[in-house]
Amino acid sequence: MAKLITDIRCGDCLDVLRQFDDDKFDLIVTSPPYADSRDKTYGGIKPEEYVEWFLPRAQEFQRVLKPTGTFILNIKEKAVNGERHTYVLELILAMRKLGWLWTEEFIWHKKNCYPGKWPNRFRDAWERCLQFNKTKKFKMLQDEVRVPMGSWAETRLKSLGKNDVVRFDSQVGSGFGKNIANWLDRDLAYPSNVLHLATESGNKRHSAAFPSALPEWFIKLFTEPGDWVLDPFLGSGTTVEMAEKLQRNSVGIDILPEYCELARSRTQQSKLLLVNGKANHA
Amino acid sequence: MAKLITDIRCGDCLDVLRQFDDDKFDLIVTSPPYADSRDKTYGGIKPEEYVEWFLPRAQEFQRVLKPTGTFILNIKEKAVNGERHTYVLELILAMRKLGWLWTEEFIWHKKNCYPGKWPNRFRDAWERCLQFNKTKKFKMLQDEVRVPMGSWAETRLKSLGKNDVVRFDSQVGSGFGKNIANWLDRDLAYPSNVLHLATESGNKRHSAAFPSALPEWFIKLFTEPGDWVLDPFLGSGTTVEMAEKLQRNSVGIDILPEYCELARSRTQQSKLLLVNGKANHA
DNA sequence: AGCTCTTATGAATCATTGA
DNA sequence: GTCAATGATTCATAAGAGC
Repeated sequence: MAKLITDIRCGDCLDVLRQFDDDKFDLIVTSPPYADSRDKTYGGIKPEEYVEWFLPRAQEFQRVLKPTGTFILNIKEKAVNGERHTYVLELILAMRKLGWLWTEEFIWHKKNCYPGKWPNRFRDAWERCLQFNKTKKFKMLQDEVRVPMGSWAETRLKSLGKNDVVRFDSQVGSGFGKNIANWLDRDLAYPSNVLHLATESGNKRHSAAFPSALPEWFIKLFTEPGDWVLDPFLGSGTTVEMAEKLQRNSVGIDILPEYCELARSRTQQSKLLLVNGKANHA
Repeated sequence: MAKLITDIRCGDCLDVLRQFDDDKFDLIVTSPPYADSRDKTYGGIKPEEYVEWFLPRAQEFQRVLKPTGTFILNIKEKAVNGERHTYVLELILAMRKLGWLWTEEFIWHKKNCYPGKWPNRFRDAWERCLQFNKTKKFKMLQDEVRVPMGSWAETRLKSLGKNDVVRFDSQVGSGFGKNIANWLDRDLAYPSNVLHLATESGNKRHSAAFPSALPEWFIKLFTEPGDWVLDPFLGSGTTVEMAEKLQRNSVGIDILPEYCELARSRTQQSKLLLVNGKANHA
């Protein structure tokens, strides 16, 4: 088995990406700093300047993405002056002028959205996951993200993946164990373009931590083991952590050194080093 | 109690609306013919021409809407040539240039979306419900659409409203009765901007029938009894039927005579006429 | 174990205040 | 006037305690 690479670099992705060849990545999945939010912790781009700021980076993304690759952009416009701002709409139109195909818009339904009450607005419980491609013939592995059918499954099987056999309590109260792995094979359904995920309670200190299930889902859907994944706004490192866990090579870029260090500390590579270090001490 | 009016007119809303005064309606809620779909049953507007077709109508909507009123546009762009078409995005930008405020984008999550499988696309399980306003000070009655708290409530209490006392089977299997009405008073939560509604199995023959829960929700949220509701693309008449049921006056417009007749047959007014007719025969 | 209760806490938004 | 900082609002989860 070839050695897996998890490469974390510090800097503006616009500059850092110039060091990479064309057509390298199978998937770019990222959650960039939203306009004007995180003013102190992150760049803090004004809504009016967002498209202008993003476009040259989108152009670099296009260059380093394989023709069969996919770019997933997690973003949501903020409410400004009582209105939804239009910079995301304008961004989509501008990216198409660059040659990107706007293939799909997934909805991430945030089940645990931020609380609050206002006279003319409800709580914001969703974000966009925009899918862009260079060509119509992109790689998509739908079978990898099939989910158990039925509604109870959605709510019950969140923490799968550690064990194949999971104790499952039936709704009629009797309770029984079930071999989920066998059961999965029988009743798998393809998902839709609406994703139901809860945000993670972050003791990670990056302000924009999206839940690991989000990059995980897209990595499974658009790449195979050994493929290359890029997150140009890495933040706390969720994307590269999941890429590593799923046996994909990855590159993560962030402009803030503290996030790069945080991300590095989350990789398996760094943990292995720690273990080896301890072993050497013993 | 003043007599309730349910006024159904046949014709292009662009023409028909000229007969109405300025600032008449408290709510416009509609699901217009989507671009290029419904080609045979409906107008069949090409995606490239959609904005141009819609804008003059949007201008009339603006004229007849009260300053405190709201315009809800249920729409979803179709996939053309492997890409999502951009006419909805362009429509939003164009409407803002007309002076509309783009206040919010609600997501209608279609729990039972259209089945199907494609190599590069999942099933489309959501539509946009775009909220536009003339001014920032629009009427919004958030208390009218509060829902019971908790996850079990969402899934269990769908068919409320007919009885105050509902038999409720607990998840532990014992089963017990509960006075929902009392319980509702204590634990009502405000919803978010994601709506979870199933599409209706349409024996109604309008091809784009949205579920009655959709106009119902917006009518409750943005109008009071006696207010005026407009659906300029009425279709099978769901909007006026719900308006009537909720004691609002309404105007429905459709270009196809058969839909106008279908809609008229669904109103309480027509049913009362039938009853009276029978009574006369007896 | 499993159920119930309690607690903490988030990529938020708006009205108000002060510079 | 505009701009920045602050307070008030509020619910779906996870996690932990207690029975």
